[in-house]
Amino acid sequence: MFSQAEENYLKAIYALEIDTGKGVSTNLIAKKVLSKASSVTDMLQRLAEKELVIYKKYQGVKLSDKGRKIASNIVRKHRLWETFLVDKLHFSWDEVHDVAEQLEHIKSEKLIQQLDSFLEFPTHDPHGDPIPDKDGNFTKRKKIKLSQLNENEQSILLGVEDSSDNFLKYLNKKNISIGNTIRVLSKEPFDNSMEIEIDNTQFSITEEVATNLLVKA
Amino acid sequence: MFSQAEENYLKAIYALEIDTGKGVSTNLIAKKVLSKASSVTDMLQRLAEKELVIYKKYQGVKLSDKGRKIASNIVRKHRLWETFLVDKLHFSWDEVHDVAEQLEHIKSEKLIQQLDSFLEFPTHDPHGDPIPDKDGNFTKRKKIKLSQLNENEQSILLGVEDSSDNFLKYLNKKNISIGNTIRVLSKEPFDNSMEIEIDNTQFSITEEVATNLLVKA
DNA sequence: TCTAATTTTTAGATAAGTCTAAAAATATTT
DNA sequence: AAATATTTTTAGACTTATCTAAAAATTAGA
Ligand SMILES: [Mn+2]
Ligand SMILES: [Mn+2]
Ligand SMILES: [Mn+2]
Ligand SMILES: [Mn+2]
Repeated sequence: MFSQAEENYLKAIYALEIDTGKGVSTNLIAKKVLSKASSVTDMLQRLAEKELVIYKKYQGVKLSDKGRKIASNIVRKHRLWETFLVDKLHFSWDEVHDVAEQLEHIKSEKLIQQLDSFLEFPTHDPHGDPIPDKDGNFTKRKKIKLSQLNENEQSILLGVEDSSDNFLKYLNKKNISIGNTIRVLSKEPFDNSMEIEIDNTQFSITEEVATNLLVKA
Repeated sequence: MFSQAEENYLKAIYALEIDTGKGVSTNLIAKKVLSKASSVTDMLQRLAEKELVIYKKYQGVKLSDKGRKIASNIVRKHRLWETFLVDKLHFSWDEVHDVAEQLEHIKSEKLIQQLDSFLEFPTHDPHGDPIPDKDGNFTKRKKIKLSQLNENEQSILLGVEDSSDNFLKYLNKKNISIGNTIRVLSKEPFDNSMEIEIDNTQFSITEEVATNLLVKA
């Protein structure tokens, strides 16, 4: 149907639309897909030709309904595969992304349906990100930064702001994972670090870490 | 590492070497990968450049050790994925090949190791074909055609000679699958059809079918 | 063994996807 | 409102993988 390159561009535009809330620029896409602006222009013209995006020279680009559907389906597959890797093959959450980048391009309706069912219809992936359904719909959970909690408040870890390898590895090491209940024992006004408790173990985290952990609002 | 096209050519040469027992010709490869002889020549030259095959103009081609290792690894992945699809995702054995053709190109050592372990180290795929280990080794089971059995003999179904869609669908419909014990009740000298029994049900099959079913020798 | 048929290779095109360098358009600053 | 900076597009080149048509080599047959 569509090439991996086309799918990757659509996915990039999809993600950028979601987090900027508007049409996206050539340069932003280039950064996202790790290519050059000229390559992006090239691809945008081909995607426009196929009516997957709405593109006007120099004016940035938006997904068409058709393009958005394809993009959300790739995201769906990516997140289902990440869930499979963690839940069934015992990968840790910092190991799954690159493999899912490959698996998301496998084309088989039945495969993805059966995988969904095998995983018991998960709604969120190992990083706490929502898994879209076939029509691209998903529910956004209300989340706040852990740093916004006051002393003695607690909540459940739903996701991370930063899902870089380094951060995920840090969380791994500290045994922090999605679903954990985190209680704020105390906050240090000097540097905004906080003492927290997870599973009856207590330790302190920097403000940097606390702002990158998202808990149930 | 290597492109999907390269991997597919290596796999084709690997399969042809196994079933012809010698170096393989341009035309045979072209037929196998559904391309034209000129495209094959082109690719062979590139594979030779990379030392994956031994190629002498007009003299056919053989895999190098390096090439054979890559090829057997693709076959390993193909068959593990087919096993996964049947055992875990409830695909039937006539539905798995095309999806496995895609999945076999996913690159991740850990993925294939974990998959192997998740499937409990299967030695044969859903079609009865052996799954090579990391080094390309596998054991060949001795098999004979069902048509060679005499009246009142029985054996276990280990594989099929023909794994075309049509044949697999036929077997599916008749509820014949790998591992079944098949007893020959009678043979009809007129057309070599035979009456057989599987799981306490009896029915007759044509000679054509009987020669395409491989049972334990 | 020479000729004819077949197979294989080369030559030249095409398409996708990428790049660098230069030109064109848009945005920002005096 | 010009001048300058930035962004985007175009032009031209390169790589991989494919094709058709023609040339070259091998094989088979008379
Ligand atoms: Mn991911
Ligand atoms: Mn994720
Ligand atoms: Mn197969
Ligand atoms: Mn198989």
